[in-house]
This record gives sequence, structure tokens and C-alpha cells, in this order.
Amino acid sequence: MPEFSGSELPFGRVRSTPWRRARAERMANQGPAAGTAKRHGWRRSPADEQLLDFAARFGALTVRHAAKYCYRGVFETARRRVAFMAGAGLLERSDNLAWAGTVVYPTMAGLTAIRTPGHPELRFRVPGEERMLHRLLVAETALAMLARGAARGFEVVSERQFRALERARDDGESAHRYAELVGVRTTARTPGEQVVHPSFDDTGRPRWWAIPLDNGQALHWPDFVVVGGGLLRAVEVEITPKERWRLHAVLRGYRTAIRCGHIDQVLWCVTPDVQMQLEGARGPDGWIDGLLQEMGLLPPGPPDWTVKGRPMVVRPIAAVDEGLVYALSQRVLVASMRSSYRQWRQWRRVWENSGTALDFDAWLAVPGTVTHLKSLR
DNA sequence: CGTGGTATAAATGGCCATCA
DNA sequence: TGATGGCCATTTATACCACG
Repeated sequence: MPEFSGSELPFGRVRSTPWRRARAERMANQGPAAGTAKRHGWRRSPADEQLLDFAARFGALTVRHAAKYCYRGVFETARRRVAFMAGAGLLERSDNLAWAGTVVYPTMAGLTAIRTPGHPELRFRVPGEERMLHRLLVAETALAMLARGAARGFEVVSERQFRALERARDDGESAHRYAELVGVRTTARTPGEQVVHPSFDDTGRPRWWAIPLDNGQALHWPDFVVVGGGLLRAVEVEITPKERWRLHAVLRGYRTAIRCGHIDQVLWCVTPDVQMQLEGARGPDGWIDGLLQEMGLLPPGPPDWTVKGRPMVVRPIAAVDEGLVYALSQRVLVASMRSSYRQWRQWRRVWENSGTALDFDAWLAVPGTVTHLKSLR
């Protein structure tokens, strides 16, 4: 059987349409260069490259995220472009998590496709499912900040990026260069200007993108770093309480990094249990301080987060994507109030229509609500 | 060598059938 | 029920070419 492609199909076999021809061309042009020239069946748009870039930086992304942050909110377009890139071998898709919808992550070819000189070379890695919620929350938080801060020249550097930078065996030279490339102020342009200094590990190597712990014997990696106004702000997304000694060690590391002029501020986006660990909680006899007060990173007593310029800021994590809202709330809710994604969405609709002032989780916790909801179907 | 018009490629968004 | 692939009509981007 002879093989035919695209417009060369023999008369009468399959009617050749532009769509079929383009598909045949897509099949014939796969790999890192796919979509860069005519006759490839599709053309890589700036939005496509942005999606590849985001997926590479954060390791994984949902199609809904892609739609929101790359394709002006049009899901249909995002799905189609993802399909093209998956067909070209640049992206891999996974639909193992119902609440996430389709998750996309870059292939080796996808990473090669957007490799830019001067930027860290990322390794290929299949994202593990167990950490997927955390990974997607990090991506969402970072993308939201990037979308808001892009106009003001904010840049976001992901954990994958700085792990690649700090892996280099060059005494921190490429990490330093990259810091300058993304706008970190490493030298004062005017006298007295605040300058960023790196931390140092126990070998004396400067660490621009990692936080040395235990006198530099170990390194801690923030979830991502925001570069703005020439300074570094570390962001931590914590949805599981760490053991006290581990969290303590991380906070000590950050405290040192802040004091030596490396990190300007740490933002903690956390679930209620972690928030309690960090800033304390109201007890029977007044406020019980958390780790931040104990370590002098916050004045004793209930925190006032309207005060600006604190070295550490804690705020409740707020998922935007409906699937992430679900997955996150399932960890916070007591077992009896958990439900399948499908059921949760039905309950959400009931909540929306109920006109209550309570937020969803609080509404669900009102005695009788769950029993009532379960009786509906 | 620039300009403007035309042909063609590709993007987009809507719709539908299928599938799990 | 949502994700998906197939298809179509319309819009937009790009390549090409003749002309001055």
C-alpha cells in the first residue's frame, strides 16, 4: 500500500480538505521545530510560546490556566492549541485528576523548542500526581502575580529555574548573571541605594536563588521568587503543616537571608492549619503566639497584616480555578463533608443560589446542610 | 526600493457526534 | 457530563508580486 500525504492523496480515496491537509502536515512535522514554518500545519503563536514557557517553568499547568493566562480566557482556543502542541510532541497531556481537567506538561522536545540563550536549561520530568495540587497552586499563584505585575516590570522565577541555575558547577556565576538579567539590583546605581547580596553556603559559594539552612549545609528552595523593584521576594505555598523543627529551620534560614540583604520579604500563602503554626491563634486565655512571634519576625500577639514592610507576610491561600478550589477545600474539610468533584460542583451551585453571606465551606459546616444536600439526590 | 493590492495560510470560535 | 476530535465559516496575518 503506497503512502500518501496531504494533497497527494489519490483521487477518490479521501476528499482532501484544507483541514485534512493541515493535519497530515502536522503529522509529518513533529519535534522542537514544529510550528515554526509554513507547511507545518500550524504556526506557533506568541501565546503558544508563552504557554510552553509557563509549562516549562512550573512543570505543569491545566488547560483552564492556559486559557486564562495565555489565550484571553477562551478555553476552546486553549484546548485546540494544546492539541496541536501535543500532536507535535511539545506537550504531554494527562487527565488522571478529574478536578484538574487536562493537565499539560512539556516534553523534552517542548523544552528544547523554547530554549533561550542565557536562560536556565530545564530538565525533563514527569510531574508526580501526589504533589500535583501543590504544583498547580504554585503555578496559579505565580501566574496571577505575573499577570498583575507584568506591567510594572515584575518577573517570576520558578523553583525549576533556580534549581537549574544553582546546579551549575561555576561558583554561582550563571546564577549571578541570571539575577542581573531579570533585574535584580546587584550594584548600586546611586549612592546609598539598597542592593541585593547573595547568601553563602558552607563552601563559601554565593547562592542567589536558594536559602542556606543549618549554617549552609543544606539548601532550601522557595516555591518561586518574584523580582520587582530590583529586590527578591520569596513566595512559599504551604498546604500541609510541616513538622515544627523543619519549619523552624526554614524560618531561621530566611531570617538570616533577610538580615544579610539577600531576600527582601517572604510571602506565605497557606492553609488555615499552617497559618496557625506561623502566626499563632486565639486560645482560651488570649493569643497563643506562633513561630513568627517566637523568632522575632512578628511582634507578640495577634498579627496586624495591614502593616507594610514586614519581613514575613502570611495570607490564606486562595485558589481561583474551580478544580483547585475543590481540591484545596477537600483537604480543609472534615471527612464527613467531603464529596466527589461532581457532587461538590452541584453543592456549589446550590450554595450560589442560596444567597447566603457565608462562604462555601462555612455554609457547608452549618449543622444540617450536608444531610439536606445528600437528601437532594 | 517602497507601496499597495491580492492570494493564501493560519487563527479563531461555533457547532456537533462520540466516548468514557 | 465534560473532554475531545472533526468540521465549517469568518477573520486576521503573511507572502508575494506588479507597479511606479
